[in-house]
Amino acid sequence: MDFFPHTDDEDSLGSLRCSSPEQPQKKRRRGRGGGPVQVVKKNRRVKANDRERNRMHSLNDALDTLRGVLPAFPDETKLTKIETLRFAHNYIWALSETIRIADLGKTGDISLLLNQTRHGGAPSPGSDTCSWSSSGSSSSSSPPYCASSPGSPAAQEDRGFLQQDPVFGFRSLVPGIY
DNA sequence: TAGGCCATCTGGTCCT
DNA sequence: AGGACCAGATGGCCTA
Repeated sequence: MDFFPHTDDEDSLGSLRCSSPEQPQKKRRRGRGGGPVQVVKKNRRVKANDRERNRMHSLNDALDTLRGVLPAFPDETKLTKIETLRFAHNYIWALSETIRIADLGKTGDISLLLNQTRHGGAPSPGSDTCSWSSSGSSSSSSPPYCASSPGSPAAQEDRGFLQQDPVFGFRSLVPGIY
């Protein structure tokens, strides 16, 4: 259940894990440090590192918040960053579709969407079409997320749910519906 | 052991 | 000038 097993002690852990201030900074360190200019530069760098660390922490917090509002699967381990973003995209798309269909005066039955999509209606998120972002059209014609993102080809394979459902790209939105 | 994921450091660029 | 943002590099941890 611990989504961020490392989050709390990330700072101390991180500085221990990677290059601590005392530790020589890998291969990039150069120059003949020691002069006052070097000290000022180093102080500036240290401050910048601290800000960057905080920035990434806030980014992770936001990601964690996002994980919190997504449907949770107790049997699943923590979603990775990329999975969280893709999942959220699919989730939003699915909710939009549900609203759209409800607005069309249909029953709003989610199975309608299921049938429509599975029989050539809306594009399937599980397909390898990646036009959702470039189409600029309504959400109904935009596939949720291309499952075969070139950026992270392996990210979906290890998480079956991203491809398990041809409509939502993840497990059922409402448990028990199908 | 290889590969994936992650946190951190770092230098460059853009913005205020 | 200083902060925010970004992307590359690096190394640790974990799992198949």
